[in-house]
Amino acid sequence: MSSHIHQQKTAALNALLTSSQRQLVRVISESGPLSRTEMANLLGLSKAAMSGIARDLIDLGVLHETETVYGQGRPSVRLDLHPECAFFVGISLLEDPAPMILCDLNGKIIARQSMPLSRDPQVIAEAITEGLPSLLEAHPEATEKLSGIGVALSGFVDETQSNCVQSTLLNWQDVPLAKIVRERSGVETFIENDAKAVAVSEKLFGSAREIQSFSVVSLGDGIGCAHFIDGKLYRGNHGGAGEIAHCTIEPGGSPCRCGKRGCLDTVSSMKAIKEMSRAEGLECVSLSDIENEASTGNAAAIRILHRAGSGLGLAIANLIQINDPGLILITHVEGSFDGLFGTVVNQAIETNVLPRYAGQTPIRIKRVDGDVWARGAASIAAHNFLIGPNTTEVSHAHRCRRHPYRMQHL
Amino acid sequence: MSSHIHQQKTAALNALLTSSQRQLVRVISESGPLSRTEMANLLGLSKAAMSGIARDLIDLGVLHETETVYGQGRPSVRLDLHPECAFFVGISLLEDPAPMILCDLNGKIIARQSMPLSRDPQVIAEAITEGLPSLLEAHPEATEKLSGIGVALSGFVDETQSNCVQSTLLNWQDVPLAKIVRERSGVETFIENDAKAVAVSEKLFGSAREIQSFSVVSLGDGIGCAHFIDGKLYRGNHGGAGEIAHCTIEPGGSPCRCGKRGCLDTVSSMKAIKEMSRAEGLECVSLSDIENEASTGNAAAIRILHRAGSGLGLAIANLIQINDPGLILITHVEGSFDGLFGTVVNQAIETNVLPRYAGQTPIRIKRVDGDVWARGAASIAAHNFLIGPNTTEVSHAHRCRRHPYRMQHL
DNA sequence: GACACTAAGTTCAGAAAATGAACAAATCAA
DNA sequence: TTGATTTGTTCATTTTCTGAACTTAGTGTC
Repeated sequence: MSSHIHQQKTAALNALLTSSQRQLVRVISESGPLSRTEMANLLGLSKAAMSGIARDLIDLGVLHETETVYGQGRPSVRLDLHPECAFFVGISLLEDPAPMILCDLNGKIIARQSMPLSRDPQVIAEAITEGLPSLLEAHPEATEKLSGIGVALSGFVDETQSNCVQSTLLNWQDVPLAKIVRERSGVETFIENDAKAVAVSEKLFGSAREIQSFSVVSLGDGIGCAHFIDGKLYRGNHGGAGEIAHCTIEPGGSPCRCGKRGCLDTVSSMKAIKEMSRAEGLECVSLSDIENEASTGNAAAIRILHRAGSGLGLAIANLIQINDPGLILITHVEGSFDGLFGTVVNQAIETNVLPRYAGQTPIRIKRVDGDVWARGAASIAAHNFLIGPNTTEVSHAHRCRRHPYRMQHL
Repeated sequence: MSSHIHQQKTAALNALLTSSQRQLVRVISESGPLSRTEMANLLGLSKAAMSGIARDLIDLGVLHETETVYGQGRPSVRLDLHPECAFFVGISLLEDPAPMILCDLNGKIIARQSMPLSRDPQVIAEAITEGLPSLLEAHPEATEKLSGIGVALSGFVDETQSNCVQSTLLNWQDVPLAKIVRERSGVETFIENDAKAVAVSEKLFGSAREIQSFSVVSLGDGIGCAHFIDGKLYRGNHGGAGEIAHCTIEPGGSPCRCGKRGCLDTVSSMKAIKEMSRAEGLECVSLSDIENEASTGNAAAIRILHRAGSGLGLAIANLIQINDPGLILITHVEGSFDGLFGTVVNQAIETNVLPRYAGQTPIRIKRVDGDVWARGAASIAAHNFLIGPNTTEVSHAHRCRRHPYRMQHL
């Protein structure tokens, strides 16, 4: 009973645990640290049953005790996932060279390197496999407990998080990347759309752990968005939930590369802002350049930032009206949100949201570094390790009902 | 084991069943009829366990066998909820007089009457209680198995489906209507926003039973909308999910009663269409009046329908982009969708959705009669009877863990 | 600081529920 | 008719959960 999970070949937690143990892992990963009593109530089990389940998971190295919460009576001890229970590799195919990171179950980055980007899935699989030894080199524990690889890319991914249905950037159509990488590297692999990966990492590793429903809007060259609803990533019926970049914001506006006109992407993405600046004869390498121009009173710069900010604000306001999320998390790589752009975005949200709700939906701005996508990718691997393949409700349980860990270990 | 549920005082199914039985009821109500083997896989149980659970639920009168599906091997028999397992009363507070219906678990309306509308919750509770005997009069079975009352209203309802947080129409603020009706009538009562109630009835009774993620847009005097996501009603963080009527569609447009400008409600609701018509000197009692004018070439009528249709189409397109639902169900009481208005709506959806997705999201139009709201209300009661109070995941289970039916009946 | 008080978490015998394996039943296909 | 195939049942055995009593670790009070 005290043997460690990773004494046997790496496999999803899923396959090693009993149904109750799995449920518990899911609840903790959705709700954050909980005391045994809270868990028992949440799962509808007796304290007695919970006691045993928690003990087994602690012995397995999956959970550990964290803070003690004092109240009336005996203090309760919160249990959380053990950060070093498993390690994951995440790769972002959004940049060249492609960042490749190693992190633990808390999302803490332990090692970092990069690999050349390619459009050939075989070459990618090769590069990942080649890169693994040096990434893992100084970390024997991580090597032993490596539990998955995640890949983030720009494009559509199917609900199994295995196949890229379509990617304009990579020029892909129905590429079973996860399978290819899995077979080449021998490590369980999952892929996901960039924005969705970021949302999962915010839920699993980040600042949204305790929030059940929220949306992440990620600003980069393009605009990505993804929703968590009732504790789960909502991918949409065709994996297209969150494609806010192609909401029509300026009906009849500029043509977009998607074939429509007036998409948010043509108005508020960094790419659009840079292009509009260039068209106005303004030097604009990053957002701060044009923010600076605007602050010195340049009318064109002000106009551009106003237009971009109102567009994004309107889109976010629509999102709030439609989904009433508990939080909007705006992540941005470039520049800052303290300037005109951020101000206009906030104003536009306020003026386009039902007055009753204005200010009711927290908007959190988060500046992120170049590791977001890779970390997001790793979080996809982590999620699959913890919860198992994306499923509706309980429907996955049958796949691995056999062999709860007791039978294998004792 | 063969005693019937309703031999004892009516209570949520919830409280009488074991955890597995409850899970099964939930899965069936979310996914429609299933064979025992399918259920076993879905719940992660053995066929052996499933066999017993199904037998018990059939004996209890909760499930019954429906079609037989022939394939290779022994045919499978689908089990579904027994329509006469329980009966519900639904009341719509959207019209005066307020419709009041009695229906079974299939949503079949068994009796129908109406009661005077009031803004005083006590008076409403009184009217409902007074109305019950005559509604139930000719239906002894329904009387015996009456399992809940549902009330639909225009406004915001909290997540317990008990309190009306705010209703402009009724001029309410924090009214615990469910409690008041429950105490007066002695019957378990739940309330819900009109659009959300319609969505639940479509999922439970209607054409969306097998669809896990969809949105309902209901066109009436106002415009309502509600989402089902992964098999569950998504109410939003403040119960405001689906408030599409106050999405800004025409930035800087006409002022809306909500305080903003250019809301969808000021452009595409029947109320707005009628007002715009009147402003143009057109007679417009119902949508067909102005559709007729348009078909004879009246420019003003065409302009109005175009504006209204584009607005609604754009809003729905935004909804599709943001949530990628598996179905958009548009319900309308008045007129038809075959005229100019419907055509423009469809066109606007097509032109504002990512071309990749155009035509991928089925749009279903459904003309509904005056019973929609009351039926929707009844479905809220039914849902609470089947699944128990609105909860996230498993978290409700602890409330009624004791006394599985075996102990009470044998 | 001794005392009750409270609530968290543990232990263990007994009860309930799920399993696996063998089997019965209902169809198709040849 | 026979075999293949898959659904659904039965039952002895195993696993899991429960209830009740108990231990533990604090708070608050005098």
